[in-house]
Amino acid sequence: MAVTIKDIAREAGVSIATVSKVINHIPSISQGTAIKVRDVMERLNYAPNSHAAGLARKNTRNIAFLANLRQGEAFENPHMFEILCGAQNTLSAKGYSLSLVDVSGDKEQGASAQKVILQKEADGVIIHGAAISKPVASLLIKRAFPHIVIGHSGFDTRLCWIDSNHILAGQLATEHLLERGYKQVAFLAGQEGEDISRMRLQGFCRALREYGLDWENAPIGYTGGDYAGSVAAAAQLIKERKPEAVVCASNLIAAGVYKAAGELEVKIPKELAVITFDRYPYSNALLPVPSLVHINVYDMGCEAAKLLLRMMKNPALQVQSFLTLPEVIPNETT
Amino acid sequence: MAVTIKDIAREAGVSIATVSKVINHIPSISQGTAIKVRDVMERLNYAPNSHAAGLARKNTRNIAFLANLRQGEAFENPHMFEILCGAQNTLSAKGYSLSLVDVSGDKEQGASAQKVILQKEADGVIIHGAAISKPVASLLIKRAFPHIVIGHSGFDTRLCWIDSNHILAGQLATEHLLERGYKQVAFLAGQEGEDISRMRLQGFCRALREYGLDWENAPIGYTGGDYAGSVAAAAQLIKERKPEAVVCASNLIAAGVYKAAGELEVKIPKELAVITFDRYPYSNALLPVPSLVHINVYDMGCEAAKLLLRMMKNPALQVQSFLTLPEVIPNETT
DNA sequence: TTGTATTAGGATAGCGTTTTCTTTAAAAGA
DNA sequence: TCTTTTAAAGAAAACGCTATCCTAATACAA
Repeated sequence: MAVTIKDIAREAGVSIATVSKVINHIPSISQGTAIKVRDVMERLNYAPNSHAAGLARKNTRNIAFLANLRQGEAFENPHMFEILCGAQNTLSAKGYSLSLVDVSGDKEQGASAQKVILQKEADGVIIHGAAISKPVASLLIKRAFPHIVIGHSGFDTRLCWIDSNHILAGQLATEHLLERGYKQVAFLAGQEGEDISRMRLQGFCRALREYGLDWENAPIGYTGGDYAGSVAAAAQLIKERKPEAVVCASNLIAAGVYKAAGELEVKIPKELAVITFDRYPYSNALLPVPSLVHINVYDMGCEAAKLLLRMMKNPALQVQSFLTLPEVIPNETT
Repeated sequence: MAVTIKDIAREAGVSIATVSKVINHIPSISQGTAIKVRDVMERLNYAPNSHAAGLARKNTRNIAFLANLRQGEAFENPHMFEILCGAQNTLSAKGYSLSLVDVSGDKEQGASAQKVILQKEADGVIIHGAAISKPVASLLIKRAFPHIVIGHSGFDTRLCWIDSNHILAGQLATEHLLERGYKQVAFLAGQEGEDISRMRLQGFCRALREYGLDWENAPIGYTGGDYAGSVAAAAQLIKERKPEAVVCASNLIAAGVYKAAGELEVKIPKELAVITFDRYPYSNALLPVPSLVHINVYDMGCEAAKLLLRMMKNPALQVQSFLTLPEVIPNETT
């Protein structure tokens, strides 16, 4: 049998109420008793039972992270884990635990998500944007359940979300090139219509416009999303438009540019400057090391957790959303 | 106020004991009442409070995943997330939840880990091999606390662990090349002394020996661990030993081989066959797609969870360990 | 002295389940 | 018909904690 609050109380010669107060740092306990009780707790290796506490307190001090974790999907979003880690660290520092729940089994109903919310398994949820569904969204709003969506899904304007500023990131990447004097700057996007690419492209155009360049006829290519497509699109772009510099919408695309440039004997960065986004997963398998606009997704996880905690504390704060700032990291290719 | 078992009981016109029995699928409940109760539960959107249940039941139906999640460390082991996902899926299918706890803040004491165990926050733990410390190891053993270590840490022989068979993987990779008639087969390892590289190399030697080849003078290179080092080591190996095929201890190393081969105008796979390990993170940024020995780490997470659950059910099963089997996936480079 | 704050600590009623033990009712046997 | 057996459902005691309300005891003011 594990040691309980009663054992501590008996051993320390106080009531369980007093022990509880010591545990929870409630004033109206004298220094002396506090120390005495803490001593006994330490000696008996006591740790309060979180279920009993949760039951009595009516909250869980637990946050659920909802995402699609099915095999294969995990690495399609290599940032998810970093976000998760950031959230975990922030939460545990505040005394919260983080549990991971997979919603990829949910049909439109969002059964797992609903369970977490209804069953009060968590005081709040962090949901990956791709994992949210309409019924879950409405449940969150209807119950005013503390939540934060990672990556603005645009599902419902009343949802709270956090995202990195992809438009600004695109703009910064482009400005970085323009500042260095590159004139003919190209953009290589992933699949047409894909959200992040589109936003980065938007930033690209904005930067060109601000520099008074002809953004409407700027060289823009679409790769289709995979590596082979990136190589092909890059080759075509280089041959047809002869850019001095290229903004790659992802570092898989950058890898494609490297490959194509190698085949066409275009030297990076002498004949072609390259800038890309995100450090992971490919950028450190490229030489020369590409310059990039880094989005600190770990921090994003931290911010998400902080925001969630803040909203939980003060439910008056209604819709809270947040855009994290990207940062330019110049390396060897610009 | 959330709906509780009492509400269900009242609404269904039965006692709370009956409702509880329905929830827990305990026999001695007639079909009729079961359906009636289930109906009410559905209608009122009832979900049992997990804390109350945990308190009464004296277990948590929760498993903790302990690992180093501090910023930066997360991506040094890109497989961790996949393992986590595998474990999560298996566990949730069995009615368990998974919570994530970071132990990187722990000094030698292993405070966070101890807390999880003592506080009974989890019925069992999955620990990443790199995250275990001596006091935690002894605590697990002393309390006979259900656990499984991912990646054999060799910390204490009484620990239960799961790992993939790296030696066999190295052997399979090499045999794959030898079967295809390549004679002069090289091995490119990461840092000297690094565990996984070493085991894969061991398998490499074993395969050569079995084929009656001179494994003692086989061409072996060490990259030092980073990309630039891989490129350099690969170039040296190619120039000095002129291998027909090379086993790369990781796919970062494979990326280096591609780069070096490109610079030396050695065609892959015509003049140099390549095989590597693991699909992630780099292999799909390489063209031609490298053949590889795949270690399904997602499955490893699943197996870890299954093993843990089995041990929890039957504590008689003492030390249980497990090696997962790697699998050869031939692609375009062999 | 008496009365009133103030402070430290205790008693105890929940919190929402599970589970054991009883009770009840219906079915079976005599 | 009256017992005995069996199946189904209920009563109530935990589970370990929190939090509210109380009670002493001490300090202070009048």
